[in-house]
Amino acid sequence: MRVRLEDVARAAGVSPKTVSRVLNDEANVTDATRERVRAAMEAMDYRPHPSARSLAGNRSFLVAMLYDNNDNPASTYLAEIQDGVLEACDAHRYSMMVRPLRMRDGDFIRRFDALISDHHPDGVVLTPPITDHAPLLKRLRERNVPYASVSPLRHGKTIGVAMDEQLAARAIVEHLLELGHRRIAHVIGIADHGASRWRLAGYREAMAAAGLSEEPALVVQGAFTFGSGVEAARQLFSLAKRPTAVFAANDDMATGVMWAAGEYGLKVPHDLSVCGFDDTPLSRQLWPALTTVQQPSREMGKIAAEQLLSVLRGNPGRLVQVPFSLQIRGSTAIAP
Amino acid sequence: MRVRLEDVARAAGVSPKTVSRVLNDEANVTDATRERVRAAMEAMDYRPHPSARSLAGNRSFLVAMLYDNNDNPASTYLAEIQDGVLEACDAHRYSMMVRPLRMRDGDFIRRFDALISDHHPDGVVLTPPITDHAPLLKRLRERNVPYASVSPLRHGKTIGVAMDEQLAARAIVEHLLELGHRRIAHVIGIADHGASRWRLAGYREAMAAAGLSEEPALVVQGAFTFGSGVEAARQLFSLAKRPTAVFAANDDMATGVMWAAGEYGLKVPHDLSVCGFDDTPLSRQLWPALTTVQQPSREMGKIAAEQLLSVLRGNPGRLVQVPFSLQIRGSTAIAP
DNA sequence: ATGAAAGCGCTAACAT
DNA sequence: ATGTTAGCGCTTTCAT
Repeated sequence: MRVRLEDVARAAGVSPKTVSRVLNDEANVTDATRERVRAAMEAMDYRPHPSARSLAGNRSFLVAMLYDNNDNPASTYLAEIQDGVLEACDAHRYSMMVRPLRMRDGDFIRRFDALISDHHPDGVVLTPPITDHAPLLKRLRERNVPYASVSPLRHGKTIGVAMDEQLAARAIVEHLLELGHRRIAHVIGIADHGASRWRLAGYREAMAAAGLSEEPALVVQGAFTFGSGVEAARQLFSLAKRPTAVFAANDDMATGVMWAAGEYGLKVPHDLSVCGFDDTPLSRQLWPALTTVQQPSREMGKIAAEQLLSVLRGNPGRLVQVPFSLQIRGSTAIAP
Repeated sequence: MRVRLEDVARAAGVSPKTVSRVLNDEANVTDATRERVRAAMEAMDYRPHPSARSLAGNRSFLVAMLYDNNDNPASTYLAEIQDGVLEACDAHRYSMMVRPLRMRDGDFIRRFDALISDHHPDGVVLTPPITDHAPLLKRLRERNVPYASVSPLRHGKTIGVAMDEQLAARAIVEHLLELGHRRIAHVIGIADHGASRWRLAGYREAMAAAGLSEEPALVVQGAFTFGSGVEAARQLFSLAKRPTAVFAANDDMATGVMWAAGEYGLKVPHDLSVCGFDDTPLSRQLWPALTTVQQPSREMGKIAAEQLLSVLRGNPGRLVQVPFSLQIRGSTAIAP
């Protein structure tokens, strides 16, 4: 049958409480005893019963990852974040549950409350755009649920992980400028997402620094999808004075731009340079491959979870900055 | 503080056991009592403590969804399955955990064992291609863990959900035949996946039924990715006698084929008809939109989970067949 | 540094 | 049809 803590205690010749101390890395156990208990656990392949631990200790060893399955960024991005969070949770013997929530639904907060009441997660990982939902953040604080965010908009006391997206956007636009482009267009993502704001700001910053005044017709609204990239590009290509380069706020839209370029007989990169953001698998599979910004999504998920787990252990947590890296590939070239 | 079962019992004027009976939909409670208890639960916003239930009842109310994050189909497909499974679990007040496992790793089975020992899920949902991993299926049976599969290869006594992919593939090829195409190529998915086999078989069946003998050069290997679709298409377009239509085993590869068509100056659908399989969001965003087979992934995830939950309740489970539907769109037209 | 006793919130087994 | 009792496997006091 199941090996219990009591069995380990008997085998190691100590009391159950001592085994419990070892299990939870608590103080007041001599190294010798600790070692003996560890050996017994190992030998018997002891697995603590999560429900028993949770019931007695009043903690669930459970982390919930919240995402928006309605208004969300590309599913591949979320899948990578999820994998990273899972990796960190596994390493610390926490389990993870995923919760799709629709921010736009009226019962958003109620459904969140139900999640907490029903499952008692010890903490929560927030992914964009949920990271910036003010009522939710308020509720989390009210209910005293620790949380960590991936790419939150407000970098106050929030813990989690972030990348300097504005700087990255600026860098990629500077790359286009160095190639001699002057008429550089930008396709914006969903309006109120932090990602959209930062990338637009970086674009503006680079253009201004180069002494170029913003041309409103070159900045068009998209929605992070391939289709919206196609639409946006059609608008741009219908202009009397076309852009020679397009910086789309993510790879899916950039792919749409490249697609539309084909429709208009524009050769990428000869007639038009295109770049994106995210470095999705797709970006490498395109021909020409897409110049983009690498965002280490999986790593970011892992870091966010680690910061949360640190807080759960009573240690401090912080907002970790991760570096970006430009992936210069075939879709960008000297301006025509 | 927390409302406990005992509190509800007191409020309703019954014993704890009776409340427990109501909570678990057990017999031997009069309708009147049941109603009174229900009302008390509602009034007090009672939430049973999952760990206490699990510890005392020796069941976890937990379902684990296994997927391969290495060799997997498109992440959007998995995300949809996941959403469906989650929906069903929620409805039955089960929680769900996700487990990425790498089938190709040596410790695959060991990691599965750890999952069971550490978390005690009441059941497991298998997604392709894990559905067909013989050693895993064996282990599941040995450990007596109920499971349901999404699109399993062997339809023995397996419960879960399936779609007649071979028939669907045949139907879509017949659609091409009706348009007058004779030189129809097929791009195969990852070799040992059930999906690849069925779709290839359907292609062959349709071609044979039309009296066309198979031309080996028209059947090329892909790997379910956009890039592999591009590669495969380049092979096909380099042929002395090009195909006039291509049926790719999924939408990502079909998109790659359309992309490659652009490189070769082939206009879709005028010069070349292209169709895929899955009806991913992408397929509708392309221009022309992709003719494809709609596979109700979210629904399939939900059904698989429901069958599993049915078994967990002690009821029979079965392999539910879901219908496919052809989505005829702009990428297919009369043969040139 | 270690242990004994009590109990977390629920359900199983056995009454009645 | 309903109630009583005794745990489930662990952690929390509080001793020593």
